[in-house]
Amino acid sequence: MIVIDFETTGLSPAYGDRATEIAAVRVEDGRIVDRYQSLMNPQRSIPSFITQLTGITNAMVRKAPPAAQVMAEVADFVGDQPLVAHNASFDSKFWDSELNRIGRCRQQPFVCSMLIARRVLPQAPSYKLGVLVDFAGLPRAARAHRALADAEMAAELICHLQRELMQRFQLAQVSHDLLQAIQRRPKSQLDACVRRLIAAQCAAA
DNA sequence: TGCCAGGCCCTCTTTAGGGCCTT
Repeated sequence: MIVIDFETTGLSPAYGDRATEIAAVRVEDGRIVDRYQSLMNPQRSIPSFITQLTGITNAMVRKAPPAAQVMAEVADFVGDQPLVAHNASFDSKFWDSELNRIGRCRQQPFVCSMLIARRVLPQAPSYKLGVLVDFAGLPRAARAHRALADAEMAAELICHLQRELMQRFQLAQVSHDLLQAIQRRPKSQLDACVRRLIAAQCAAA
């Protein structure tokens, strides 16, 4: 699976916001095995408070490759692998919007590491990416709010959540399909839901 | 330049409201 993270000019592509940076990390067997990262030219200005948050300036993206070129490259890097993002409702909007601009569309589903964390780590003090990484004792990336650092932290988090589920339910692996199936189930039904899904998979095998 | 969203989830709820999370 591939974990992605966007930096953008704002919160909503429907209101004209564009991506300024994307990172994608490939995860296999619980570890990061490959990375893609690039700034991109959004063809609009970045608000100052976004620059304060991310460190990405108008001068940086002015020199960056066009969004169309970057999105074509990252879409090829991702291929048909299933996707993960932290608060995926945000990244999926920009992924779909930027892909549509180059005449491509997403085929695969997203899993949201925030929704999974809410179910697997109900005792966490908050579900911000950095807080969850600290709470789980995972390595903290050097520069938060840059795409590659955040994608790597989200990748470490989803691997941790998979390990937690493997341990809790004595599983050899936790697939993207299983994560997708449980991410919107009520917390109170998590145990019963996972056991039912595992039984169904065993019966089908 | 600064504004813009929207789905999830809890509760003093369900004929609703508001905080969280992403940039």
